[in-house]
Amino acid sequence: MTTLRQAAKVSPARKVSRAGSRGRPEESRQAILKAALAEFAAQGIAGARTDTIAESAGVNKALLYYYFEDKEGLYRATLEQVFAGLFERERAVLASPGNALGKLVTYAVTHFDYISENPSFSRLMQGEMMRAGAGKSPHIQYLADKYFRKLFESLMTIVNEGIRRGEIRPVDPMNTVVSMTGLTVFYFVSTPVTRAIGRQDPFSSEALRNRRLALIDHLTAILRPEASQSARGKTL
Amino acid sequence: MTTLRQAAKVSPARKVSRAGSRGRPEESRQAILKAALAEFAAQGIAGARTDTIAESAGVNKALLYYYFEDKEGLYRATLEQVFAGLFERERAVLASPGNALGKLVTYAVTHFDYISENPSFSRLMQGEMMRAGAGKSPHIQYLADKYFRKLFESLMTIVNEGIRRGEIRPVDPMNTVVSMTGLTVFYFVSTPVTRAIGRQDPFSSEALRNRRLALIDHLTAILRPEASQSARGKTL
DNA sequence: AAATACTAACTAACTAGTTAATTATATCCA
DNA sequence: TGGATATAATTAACTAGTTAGTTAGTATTT
Repeated sequence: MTTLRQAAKVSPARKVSRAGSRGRPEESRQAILKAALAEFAAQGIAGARTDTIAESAGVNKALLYYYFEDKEGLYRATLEQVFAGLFERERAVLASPGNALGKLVTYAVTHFDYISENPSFSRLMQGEMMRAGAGKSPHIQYLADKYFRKLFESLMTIVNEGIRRGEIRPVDPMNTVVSMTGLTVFYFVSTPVTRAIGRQDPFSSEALRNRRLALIDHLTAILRPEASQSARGKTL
Repeated sequence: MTTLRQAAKVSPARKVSRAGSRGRPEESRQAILKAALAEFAAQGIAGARTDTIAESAGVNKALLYYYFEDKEGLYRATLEQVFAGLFERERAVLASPGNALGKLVTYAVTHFDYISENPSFSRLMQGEMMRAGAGKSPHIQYLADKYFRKLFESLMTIVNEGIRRGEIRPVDPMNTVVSMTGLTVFYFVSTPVTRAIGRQDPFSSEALRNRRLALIDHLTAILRPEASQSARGKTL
């Protein structure tokens, strides 16, 4: 598990093929992960078929069990892969300087853009929510400990400081983080309805551009201090 | 529950009809539907087990197939049941008089309250989104035609008129409807993360009350005309 | 030779759906 | 009024098809 080593250990002129029967082991591994991501994102873990994953990765099914212990292990690796990608980006945003409002908007937009580029992420997350909601996710606690809590706390801190400095309206910090995330994510959750209604393709670049603008607009509306007056008390 | 027909036809001292035949058929049907709702909401249709449904309904599995054609048919009946409940309430809100902002807020709060009282709804909907996103929902088009499109169009009209009358800020109507729904729904989608972070029980009455207030606050912030002196709002 | 990478073919368990029988109730008729 | 009968409601036990996971072996490189 947690195998991300051996990125470029290979010496220049050397033949890349490591020991083995058919050449590139790392390539096979990656092919499996890629196929698993697609399948798990599409079907959820319950609906996903290991045969399908193996076939679309172009390897024998037993190889999944050779590299990843079982279906669950493969699923875990898939989650890890995708979450690590997002949280790497977000950490950078949160570490950067700037005023509270700008930082929160940048955070949200970064999140939005990541999902735009990796629609699988959204579906994988949804699947996890379903599973965890049924009390059947062995991973949610791990993810919470490793990623969510820290992000959440950072965001709360930014909101609180922003309020103190008068950079943002006196909102309920916790629910503001929830709202922000909802504004960012829900568009992608609802794409099937959007499609079924037949009004537009939610992944067209025009639609994405509009949603992105709306996200910025609506989030700003929520956060922006009222009429740029001084911080009048509005306790929640 | 409590079926509407044949409410009090039961004879005084009735035998417990353990095996073989009919107790109260409508009661069995409702028991199946209730169990199906719980199971489908918890596991999604792929993860749901007909054996489990039968067992927790206290009937033989074959009875599911007697009343509902197959697993898919039972699932459809479950969807219908829950959606009809929500859309009945929403229609009433949309038909009522009032200014645009108040109507939209009432709409959202009604939606929110419905989910609070029927958490299964949210999970069922999520499951449908997953399935439809994978191109595997035979129901999404039907639901869109019967419910979503009309609601969506009503809401868009209200937003547009509201803008024209200056009752709400000039926003992108389509994305505003999406944002509104996201603010309403996402809280429930994210409950597993909230729980895993361990900050609070998202279904405690305190948490729900706070979220409800935040929903009103944030939605109002998005819609309220800028520099609006008429600080109305705060209905409940 | 020894280790790694990989596969074909199998199995044990599960699960949606079926069948054929069984019981309770309503209804018709004597 | 009561008994036969049709019909609706219900079940135990089964089947056929999937599917996660295994095994035992083969090929390739060092």
